[in-house]
Amino acid sequence: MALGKDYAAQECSIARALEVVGERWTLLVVRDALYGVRRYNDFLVRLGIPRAVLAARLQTLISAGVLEKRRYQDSPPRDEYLVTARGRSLWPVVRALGAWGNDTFDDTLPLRTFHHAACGAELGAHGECPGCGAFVPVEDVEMRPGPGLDQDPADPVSRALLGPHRLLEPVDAGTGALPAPAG
Amino acid sequence: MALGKDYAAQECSIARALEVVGERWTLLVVRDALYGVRRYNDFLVRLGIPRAVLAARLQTLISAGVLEKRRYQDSPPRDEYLVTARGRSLWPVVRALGAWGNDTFDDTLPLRTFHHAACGAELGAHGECPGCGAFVPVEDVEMRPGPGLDQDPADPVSRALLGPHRLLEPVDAGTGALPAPAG
DNA sequence: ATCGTTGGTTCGTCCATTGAACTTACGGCG
DNA sequence: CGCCGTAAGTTCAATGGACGAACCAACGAT
Repeated sequence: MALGKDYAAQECSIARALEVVGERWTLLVVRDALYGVRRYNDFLVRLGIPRAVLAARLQTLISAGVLEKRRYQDSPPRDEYLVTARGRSLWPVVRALGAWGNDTFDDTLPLRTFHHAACGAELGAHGECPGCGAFVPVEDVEMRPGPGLDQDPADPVSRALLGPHRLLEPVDAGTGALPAPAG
Repeated sequence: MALGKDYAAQECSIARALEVVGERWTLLVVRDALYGVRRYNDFLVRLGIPRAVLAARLQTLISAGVLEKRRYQDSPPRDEYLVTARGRSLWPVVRALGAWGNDTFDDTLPLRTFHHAACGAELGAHGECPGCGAFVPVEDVEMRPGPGLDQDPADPVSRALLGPHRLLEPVDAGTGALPAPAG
């Protein structure tokens, strides 16, 4: 991002964090990565982001150690982007931001809810499990569609995210169909 | 911010939150507001932000209900910017981002620490008080300088923030001197 | 040989940020 | 009274980044 020219934003860990994740689109890329999106094209269609910008953001996130590029197929060569431990530790940020957005624009129904996968309880206001009281790490979170969510999104990736989904588990956008196709 | 052209970033509370606080500088303005900065010029010198951008961001934050403009003097007319309840509820976001930045760039000493004002205990990894276990709201947080902090910053606002400081309490930048001047 | 898919790069246009200069409203000083 | 200083902006030229369309490359399928 570079505030001022390069790093004029004094000594502050918030400013340094924003140098990495404060650019346009970056936190949405991280959000989708935490949701389980892993492929270039899947990010592309779900975000509607310009290709050049996506490539630049992925590169920045890799340099920052938030994502990791891994070859999952040799012929043709295909890579996927995985969330590192450092990226997973951005979950509190993403979750807090989403919670604030949900509280702030409360004119609409909740779009998604997050639950402790172990017990199914919906997470509290600060990301903790109401049962055990402890903060739930991203790998133990299950995302469920809320009443306000569009039931028929245009892109296959969003369609694959319509059902309940364990975070970080890869999203299967291969089938454009619903999990249990009726037709 | 307007992703895409206006609001192409589908239905997602994170995207909507970023429409408000995702623009360059905005979260740093919110951070300083939570720290107790209230005046246009104080934001200006502490952030090193262009005047036009600061004016635009303050306006955006007021429109979003995060800040509130209040006249504190009539002659000459002077206004200050106060954090609303909605702005205070951004504390989890700001705190989580700072915590991530601190963990990520751990090559340096911590710059500031946050404590539960009631008991003095340093906040846990998720903003909770280790004693009572509950999340500490921003009005009950005390900020203390850490070992990595520059002891002689250039601008008077940062100087006023050198000592322990209850969040949201107004920063007195009127005196450029230290709390207990030796000279 | 051609088409489609995936994962990019390049390029022209346009908008936002930047930093400097200018403006307004007032208080204080001599 | 004229001049200076401060707080809070607005205006403006130059620049940099985002946008979107087009192009490129490697490969599988037909």
